[in-house]
Amino acid sequence: MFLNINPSNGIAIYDQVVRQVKFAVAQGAVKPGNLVPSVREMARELAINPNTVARAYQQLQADGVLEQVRGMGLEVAPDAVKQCKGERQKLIQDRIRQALVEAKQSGLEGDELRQIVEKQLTSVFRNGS
Amino acid sequence: MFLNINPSNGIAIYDQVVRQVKFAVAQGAVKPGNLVPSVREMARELAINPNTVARAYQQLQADGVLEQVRGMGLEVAPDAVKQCKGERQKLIQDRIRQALVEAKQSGLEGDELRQIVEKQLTSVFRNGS
Amino acid sequence: MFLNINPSNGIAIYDQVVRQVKFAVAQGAVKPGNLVPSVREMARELAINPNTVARAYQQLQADGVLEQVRGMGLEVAPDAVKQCKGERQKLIQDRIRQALVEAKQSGLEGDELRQIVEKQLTSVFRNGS
Amino acid sequence: MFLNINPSNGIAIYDQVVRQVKFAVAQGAVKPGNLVPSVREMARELAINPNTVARAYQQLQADGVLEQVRGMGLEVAPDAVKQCKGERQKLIQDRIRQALVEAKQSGLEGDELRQIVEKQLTSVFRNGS
DNA sequence: GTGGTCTAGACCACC
DNA sequence: GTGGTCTAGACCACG
Repeated sequence: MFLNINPSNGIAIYDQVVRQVKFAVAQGAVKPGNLVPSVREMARELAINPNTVARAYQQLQADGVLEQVRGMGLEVAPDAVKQCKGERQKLIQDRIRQALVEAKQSGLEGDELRQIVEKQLTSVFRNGS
Repeated sequence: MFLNINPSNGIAIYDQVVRQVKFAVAQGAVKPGNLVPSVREMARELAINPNTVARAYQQLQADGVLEQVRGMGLEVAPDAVKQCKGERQKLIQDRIRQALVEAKQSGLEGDELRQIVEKQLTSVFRNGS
Repeated sequence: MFLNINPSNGIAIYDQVVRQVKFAVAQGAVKPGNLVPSVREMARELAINPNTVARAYQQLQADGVLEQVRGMGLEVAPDAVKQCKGERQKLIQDRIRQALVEAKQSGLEGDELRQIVEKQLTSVFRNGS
Repeated sequence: MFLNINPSNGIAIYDQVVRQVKFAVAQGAVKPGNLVPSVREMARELAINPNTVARAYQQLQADGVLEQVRGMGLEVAPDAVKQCKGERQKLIQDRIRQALVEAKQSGLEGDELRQIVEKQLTSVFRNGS
């Protein structure tokens, strides 16, 4: 499992791990029943402190994405995929809505806004990121 | 100048002040040449720490929105309106673009995304906020 | 706020803090809007590591029992009382039910069990703990 | 001897083995003088680590439930039935008492508690588990 | 002063 | 080997 960690982008490292694992699950890159790398191994891979990984994994357990298999490690929970996809979907909708609401408060009319969005949309899906 | 401060919404208070002052300038609620309330008065109005207001005013000076008038206090800079409007515009574009990029990374196609955006757009401009 | 911490009773210290704070809220010992002692102060009081208190407070925030007031500390959330009471109630019912189910599986009949429970009940409410 | 092992329910696997063997003895499913399956066979049956079975058997020997028969393996001890029944009885009483004590500490009065218990009792003995 | 985060190193129970 | 917990000490942003 390859995660890209950026220790200085303002997002807490443990949170980057949480998000990227959820993302990997939503994409099907790791499937229910798969074991995730051990705390120590993941820490080695990412060159961060094992405690930081442990914190991320605890969060993921609390969120129902990972489950402990005694003595074996942590595996992806059976219904994690649906949950992660739904969570992701909801996050995205909220982000978009929030951006639009702010734009409206800023005095833009629906049609101006629609044009801006359309411009960004084509730009994003032409250039890649 | 009336600002709404929420100490528990995750956004730094000084930043809320900065944003709302810029917003007021962009809307024309305060005009170039107007004096803003003194640090102490604003702090009293908002029931926050004067240090916090001072920090916000420093930020606003650094951003060229406020200028010091010796012996008088701080006034809105002559070209602040254009700047604040442009900044706001840019912020909004960035927010929208960022949301769309994340959505794309999450595996959505352009047309699905266009539908979601359109839904949110009509919803936002029907319901108000 | 007085908590009794036992570092060697098998329950994690941070969890003891979480439970006892929830208990205090449920009892009305601390009310919505009250600030809880700062991480550092609580750590001093209980003679434990500030990180351990911080972990407990984070859990309590995630559970919606505490809310951050920027620069002031953490306060009890408005609807925390109802929530803590409900949670406590549910925990107790589950504990009792689980004990009874095990007893049944162990071959006891309803009436034998009823007698045992009644005996324990009177004993508990006579002796104190 | 069929045991149900759940590696992800928070109870140590070796402890699940210990409890279920004792339960089987208390129920008369296995009788004094019967040989229990060898460590290796039991481990194969339950798909767990032989070390884990060994640890459970050691515990059961220490508790006087199993005895070693040279060259034959481990058999159920002559007085294991009485002991297991008594132990089970004591465990159940403790569980019930503990649940009641916690409920009392939580502020419930004897009569409220009596009602809750009665409700759970009838529910448990109507529904099965 | 407040909480949030990270690192380092240690001990534990369990497999 | 696995994860869970605690301690100690450091740095950061914020008020």
